Amino acid sequence: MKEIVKMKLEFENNKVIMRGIEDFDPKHIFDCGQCFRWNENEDGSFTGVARERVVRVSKKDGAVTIENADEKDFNEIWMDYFDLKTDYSKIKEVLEEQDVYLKNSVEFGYGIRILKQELFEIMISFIISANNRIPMIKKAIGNLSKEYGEKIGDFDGMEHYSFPKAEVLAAASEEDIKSCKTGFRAKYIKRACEMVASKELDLESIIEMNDDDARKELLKVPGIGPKVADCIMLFGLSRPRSFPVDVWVKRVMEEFYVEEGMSLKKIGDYAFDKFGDLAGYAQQYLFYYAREKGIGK
DNA sequence: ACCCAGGGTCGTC
DNA sequence: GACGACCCTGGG
Repeated sequence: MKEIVKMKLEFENNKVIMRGIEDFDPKHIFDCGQCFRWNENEDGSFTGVARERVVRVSKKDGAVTIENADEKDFNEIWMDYFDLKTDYSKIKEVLEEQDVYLKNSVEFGYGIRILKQELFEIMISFIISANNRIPMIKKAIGNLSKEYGEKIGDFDGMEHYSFPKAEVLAAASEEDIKSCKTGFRAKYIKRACEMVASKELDLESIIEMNDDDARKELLKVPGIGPKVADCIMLFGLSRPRSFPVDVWVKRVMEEFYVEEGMSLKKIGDYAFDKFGDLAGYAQQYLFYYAREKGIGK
């Protein structure tokens, strides 16, 4: 599935323009539940922070524009972050052949790409996601970043902050972390940060592990259960075989594929059998479809 | 005003 | 395995 996508690139005025890129739609990418630091502007563009940078991404007449990015940043950061070396047309082609449900989901979220996000940030973000709502999750992550991250700069009329380092967050008190609106998860966050800072949990080595070992290691962290671990695998470790089963995926799977009441683990196993190496991509298309359409509510 | 659910996990039984 | 609790907040 690895293949440089065909597109025309233009660099001008601290701006990158990608022409002829079909499998890229900002709304699909940023609303499919994989990230929490991108916000939609009134004109439909998205502003977000990633890898110590703040940029605005928009699409018009088939051309995607990344503002506040030069050629160097594009090559060193955004090419990888937006997973531009993966051919999503091929992935979608295979998935669409599965059945009519996946065909509809892929057609609906045709511009989805799975971002390559920073492992530690994803880990903390999805600990916060447990029994929480997406707007609240975004708020909490924004609070933590403003309080404990570093100022990146002013853009779009506001200040932007990077996601905090583990050592900095580990040094904060549970109460202070809680006051960032993280609720009962504050103690998990603090403990997770301590584990990362002390290398009791060695993220560098987890990156090198196979899927089973990496997942097992993540599950040692308080606040990380099966679902959160799978999200970290998919979004923070680029393991496309992971299939996180959350409330939305459960609903859409029950609607299309399995009997009601099946355990989350069995739903995950079913999906892996059915979608195999593309399970993670299938999860994203199904999640986006289910949530936008309100399936099963 | 009250109730409920939200990208689940944990502790207990 | 099955249940209930859990910070907090927006929406019914």
